[in-house]
Amino acid sequence: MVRARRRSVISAKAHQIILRKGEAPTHIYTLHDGWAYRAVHLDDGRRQILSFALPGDVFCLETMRLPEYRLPYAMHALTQVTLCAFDVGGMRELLSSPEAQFRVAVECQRQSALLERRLVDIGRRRAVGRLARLVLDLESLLKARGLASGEDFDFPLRREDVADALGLTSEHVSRTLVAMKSTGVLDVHQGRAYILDREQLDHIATVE
Amino acid sequence: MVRARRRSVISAKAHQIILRKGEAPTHIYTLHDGWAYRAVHLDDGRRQILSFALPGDVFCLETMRLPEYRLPYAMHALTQVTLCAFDVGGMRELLSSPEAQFRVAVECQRQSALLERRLVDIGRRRAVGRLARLVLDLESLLKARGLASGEDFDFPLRREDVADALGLTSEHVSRTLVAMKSTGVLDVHQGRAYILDREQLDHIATVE
DNA sequence: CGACCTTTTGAATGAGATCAAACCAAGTGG
DNA sequence: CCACTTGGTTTGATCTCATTCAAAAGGTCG
Repeated sequence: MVRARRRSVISAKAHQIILRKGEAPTHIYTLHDGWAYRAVHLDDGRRQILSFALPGDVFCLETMRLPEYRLPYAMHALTQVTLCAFDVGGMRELLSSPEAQFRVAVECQRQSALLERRLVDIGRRRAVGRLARLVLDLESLLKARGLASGEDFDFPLRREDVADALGLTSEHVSRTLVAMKSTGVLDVHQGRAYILDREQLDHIATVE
Repeated sequence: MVRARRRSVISAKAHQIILRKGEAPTHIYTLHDGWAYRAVHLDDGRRQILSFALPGDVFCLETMRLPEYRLPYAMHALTQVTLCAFDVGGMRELLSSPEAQFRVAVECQRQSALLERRLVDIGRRRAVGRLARLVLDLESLLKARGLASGEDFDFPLRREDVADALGLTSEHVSRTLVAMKSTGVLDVHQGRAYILDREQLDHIATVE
């Protein structure tokens, strides 16, 4: 039983840092509540968000295999979050079965695939297409966890967070979002996303 | 012994396709000789190169775990290549030991880390910085395999391949490379890269 | 209400894209 | 041996999407 291994519950406020880059994580974490993200910060203040984490996501699994592992990115809270920290020993035992190993490996591949799609987006697509994809990707993640249904869902990212995930500026994200709203495709306001025309949004996400 | 499991040797000419997107790979491959790359093609002819493969690299490991797996990218030969195809059953046996599992997992993480660095580059750095990083990344891969030493090494990518790996156009890559040569940092010509000023190149790669 | 964020809007600028032509080196074949 | 392809690189002129800098306009919360 997972619960038996739980060591401690940590909580953090929105925009607070959870783990710093370069740190050697001491535990393995699961996000219990709220949203978080992994990001790399450049010397000049720019940053790139690598991925978002939703309730149920596990991170710092690397700790289990690589004792000297140091995070090459920082982990931030996007909203108020609570997370559970498990000690490595217990977790290793828990994940020793072939089935668990299998699930970990598959999850790793899923993550890579998502990352690769984002790479294609940023490398080869313009702002609208990137936005459409981000919204649809997040929606399908939420739906897979039963955290969304219908045509609207929680979207706690600020314009700046979106920008840093997509390799854009917050101003340009704002402008593009205004345009998408005015064409009746997508509306994002007050922490929520509303898909106004799914067919068109899908189309933009694949060809634009 | 690995050799005992080998099933067949395949070879392909430069720029030929090795595996198509959407295919269900039947084997697991190791690149024996030459360079290859993974790429995604968009409807309008643009493409994004996801990663390069060098002699010794293994691919389609996913086949082992996911029987219904279909490639979300295409595999191309960059130079003349030869590769070895192993059947899934034998490979599964070969990689069943905990140590082998461990190595596979670590390799998967290494790949993801490389991908994430590229994401930061394309999302947040300008052309010179991306180029510097690509060259240094490839150099260190080559050195790790004993395929390079000193300040110059094989670099079989055309301007267009570099562009598609870095989210640029071949013209812009050409211009940037000319500029780097004229400032005495880096020279790439006739299938070889020459690091003229490593200190400056490192600097460009980290801050630019 | 005022202080503080975040979002929107505007105008000017810029990095890189696009389109097109010239250039170059290595074949090929007459 | 020279004309002619062919595939790739370089160069130039122009255009555009996105950035930058700056200021106004909303929201939110003490």
